[in-house]
Amino acid sequence: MATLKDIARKLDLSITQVSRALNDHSDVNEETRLRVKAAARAMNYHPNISARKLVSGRSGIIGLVVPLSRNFTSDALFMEVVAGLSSQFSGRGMQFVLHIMQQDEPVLPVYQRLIGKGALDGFVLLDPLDDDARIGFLQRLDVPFVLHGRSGAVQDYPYFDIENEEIFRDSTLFLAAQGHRRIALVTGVEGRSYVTARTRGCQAALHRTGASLPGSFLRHGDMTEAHGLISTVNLMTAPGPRPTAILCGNVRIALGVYQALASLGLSVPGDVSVMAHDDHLPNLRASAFFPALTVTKSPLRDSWKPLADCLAGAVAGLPLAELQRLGHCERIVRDSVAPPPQDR
Amino acid sequence: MATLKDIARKLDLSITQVSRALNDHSDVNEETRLRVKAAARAMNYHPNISARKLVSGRSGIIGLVVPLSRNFTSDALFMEVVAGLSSQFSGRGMQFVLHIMQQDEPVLPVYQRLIGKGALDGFVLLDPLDDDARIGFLQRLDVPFVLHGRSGAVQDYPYFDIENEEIFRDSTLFLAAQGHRRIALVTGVEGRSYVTARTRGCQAALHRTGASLPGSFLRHGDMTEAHGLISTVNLMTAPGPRPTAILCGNVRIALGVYQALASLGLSVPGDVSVMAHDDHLPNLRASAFFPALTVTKSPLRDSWKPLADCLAGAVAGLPLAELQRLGHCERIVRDSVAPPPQDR
DNA sequence: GTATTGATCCGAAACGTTTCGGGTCGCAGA
DNA sequence: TCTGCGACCCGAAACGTTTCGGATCAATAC
Repeated sequence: MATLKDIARKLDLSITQVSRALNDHSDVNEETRLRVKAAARAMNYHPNISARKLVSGRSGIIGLVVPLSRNFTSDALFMEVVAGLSSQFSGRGMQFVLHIMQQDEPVLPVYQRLIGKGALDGFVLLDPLDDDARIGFLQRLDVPFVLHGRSGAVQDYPYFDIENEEIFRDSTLFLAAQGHRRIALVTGVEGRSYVTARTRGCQAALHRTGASLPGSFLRHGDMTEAHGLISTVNLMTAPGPRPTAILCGNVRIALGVYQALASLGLSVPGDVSVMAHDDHLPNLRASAFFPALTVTKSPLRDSWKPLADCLAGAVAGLPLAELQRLGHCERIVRDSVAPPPQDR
Repeated sequence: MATLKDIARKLDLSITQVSRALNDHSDVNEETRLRVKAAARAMNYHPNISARKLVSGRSGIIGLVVPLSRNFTSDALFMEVVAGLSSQFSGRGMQFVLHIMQQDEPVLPVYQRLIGKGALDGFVLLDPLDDDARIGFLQRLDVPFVLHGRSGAVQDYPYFDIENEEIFRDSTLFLAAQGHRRIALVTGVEGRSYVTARTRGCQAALHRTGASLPGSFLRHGDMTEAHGLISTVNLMTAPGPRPTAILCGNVRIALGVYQALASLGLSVPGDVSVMAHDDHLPNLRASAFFPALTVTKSPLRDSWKPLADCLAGAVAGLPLAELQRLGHCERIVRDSVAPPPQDR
């Protein structure tokens, strides 16, 4: 592979000047710059990132650490994530790299090792937990990262998130405005910060309308059809009052809810109203539900760009204020919500 | 992060000796070696891979380049691949890294760039085509790699493969021994080297028994249920003689074949015998078919270790003879094969 | 007593890049 | 003529590691 020295020798310049030309520094003659760049292209020169990293501390490689899960239902989603982030970073001349953890491995040592080896510039952190330990850990090590979501009381780190609490508060109020008082929430795994935020929003709204969210109406689990299906059967066959509306963590859960309701002989929205948050995954269209599903829509696919922006900014040392973004979300009212039966 | 210099200073040794101690070189006192290693652990030293790469040319990072596909049906398989390879390499103290290509991007420049930057030690090459261009390309650049499969006339490169041609020849002979003369082959995408090899094996066997594989009995496509289903309907409803046995490229295809045959009112093995090659994917068990599927079994999961072995060997400069391995395959006879109808 | 050997250690160079602190040269202004 | 300035350029050091070619010293062999 061609090196700076090769180009310098060929053009009878110093290595310094070649480096400066290629990196668009100020004090190099325009003509020289062009000559150098042409030669670099001709010799198909690529800067050696090891050498660069060694001296400047920048490799241009950012990483994503994912646990090796046996949960194959979420793979399509995973592919979506990896593809989206990868193309965003490669568009910025950075390289995006995936590190798979063994299942039982503790998380922090993995980051520790990856950082210690000094190959990476930063990390994208997915699926934050409440008070996620990775945040403080990486902050202490002074390693750039961006969180997909928010976690903990103080948010003194780069993140991209949507307003989970507000979205679920408003959805709950929307259902309440139709007359619903008994609303069930079928959502993700307990401990995930977005699950916590959404639950908080839902509870706040119910409290405001004088209702509440009983423990039996709050269903945690994987964001799968199976979880939606099982939860719905449990909700509807348990003794005591049934919910008149079900709010789902995502469209996949809603699919299971629909299936269960159909099996139970209950109609949507005649007997039960259903609403979901829609990440707009490619193979799961809320509009194709029957009846078409009312959702709060915020495409997951819109988050890769801000995530990459924030991480690139963090690596470049931009001030924190520019590295915290919130995504937009809209409500799309379709046919799956109506007033509860007794109100009609 | 602690460096060699820090350890050297603390132990009052030279950097050289610390380096040699950590890398288990011969001429360092046993006691010194232990002291150095203890200190390294205590200071949680990790060698800087950029520095190491720069001088020794070894980074310990190997890569897999995958095209960003919209084909989400194969994601579970993909996850299996990534997980398997990743854990094999991390068990060898190497790092395994994934690079996602944009969909329309030409392949070779991606490798070119990755190599030019000098971050990787080698590649795992999946899904080889007939005469795969990557092989010659990487050989010319003198970059270590291992192929999952074989490709081309001369095999002068490291590979791990199973004996595709022999397996399908034997399976075809097995079916022929039951009296089948009209055997259809529902297999993968044309141009994949394993598909070509399997077809060759099947044709050779048929030729040996005095039969042949008409073009209409050779069905190329994705290795999906849909392909199996559609191919079977076409095979069975086309004018002219029907096949009495169907040989499937994998169990997923066989699933589609079963579905189609059921819809057509044809029984297995009464009307049609079915046989498949079984990669033993976790969520697809041939023994759970009804009737239980006769297969040639060679778990895909058994290939990650030899692949990693071969690539590590190639990086270490082992002779080619030790870097070419063939996996074992066994036939498991279950209930889906019987003599053709007219023979009984 | 001297040469040889083996065990243990070390200095210095090298890998390819970036960057700091200069240097040279021509030209405008005094 | 001298000074100052801007445009353009360069040498050398540094990053952290590996490795080559010795160096030292005690024990063994002649």
